[in-house]
Amino acid sequence: MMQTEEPDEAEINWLDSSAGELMRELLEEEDDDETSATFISHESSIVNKLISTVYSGPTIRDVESALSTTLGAGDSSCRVSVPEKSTGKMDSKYTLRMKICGNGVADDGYKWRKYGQKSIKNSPNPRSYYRCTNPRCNAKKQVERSLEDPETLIVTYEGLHLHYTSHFLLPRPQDLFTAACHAAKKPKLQSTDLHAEVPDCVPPEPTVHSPSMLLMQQSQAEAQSLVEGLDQSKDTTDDSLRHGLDEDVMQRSQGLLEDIVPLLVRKPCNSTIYSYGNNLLSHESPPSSSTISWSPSSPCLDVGIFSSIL
DNA sequence: CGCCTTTGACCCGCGC
DNA sequence: GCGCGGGTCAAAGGCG
Repeated sequence: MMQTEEPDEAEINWLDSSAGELMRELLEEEDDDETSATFISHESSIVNKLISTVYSGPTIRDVESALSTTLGAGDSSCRVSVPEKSTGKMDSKYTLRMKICGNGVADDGYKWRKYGQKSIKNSPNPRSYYRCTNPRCNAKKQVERSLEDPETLIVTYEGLHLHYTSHFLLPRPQDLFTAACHAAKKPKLQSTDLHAEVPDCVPPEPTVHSPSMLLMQQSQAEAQSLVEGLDQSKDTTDDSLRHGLDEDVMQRSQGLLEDIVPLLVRKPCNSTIYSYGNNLLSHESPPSSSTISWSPSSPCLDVGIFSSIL
């Protein structure tokens, strides 16, 4: 295997830098804004950025972390490749191509309901249409097999999730143990999602420690620090606005739990190897674990999402 | 009983 | 205007 080095630290540093840049940007904008006429739009901008920060939609990091958690162990052929396209439209539509594998299929951490299937012209493979089960969420996705490579799934995401992913809601370690025991007693195969396309998938063994938890904790910390930062940096901030934001954050973290299926319960796995470009980052991994490859030089997903939100 | 998938019908946009 | 193709709806049936 390839050289491994401090994956958690690298990831946290990356998150720190991105959150820090956002905070600096917010503070700089506050310094620049002086007229009350622009204050409202500025306020909206801040809120939008906060929302985008706590936004739980499938950014490439979400997908990557979710897939890293859910891909089956023992098969290294599963991977997310560079997004096929990313439009700048408001619908934030983007496409992932991923290799399916014999005993493990990727899940993105959201709970989807299939609402349609169509056979596509000039394609032997039907396209499945999924919608997020959250009634307040307009996120959709389409799943179809690649024409060139039947083992490649083309997943097209559309719209934004207005709630946390399971990555943000992963239970505490002690709860994970309980969940893992529960999952072992009552394994539930998610018939939605990619299982429909690949019915021969076998969920791997559960785990009690996942890098996704770091993402969750870090993201929650980001959101909290940003809300606090807003409190401290702008005395003129509308209390109701701030309250609404806090309430929204709280709602996301509490009220929408029913929309999320705990990732580790659904498709837990042993371990994951992250591949950022050429650097493989190992998490307690045997050499046979699954891999996810993503090149940070192709920020299509995040850029597309941010451009559509801001 | 509730939630899910399936599937045919319907709607709508686009090209001719 | 018409036909085609993609996307969505909604009824029916299955499953836990």
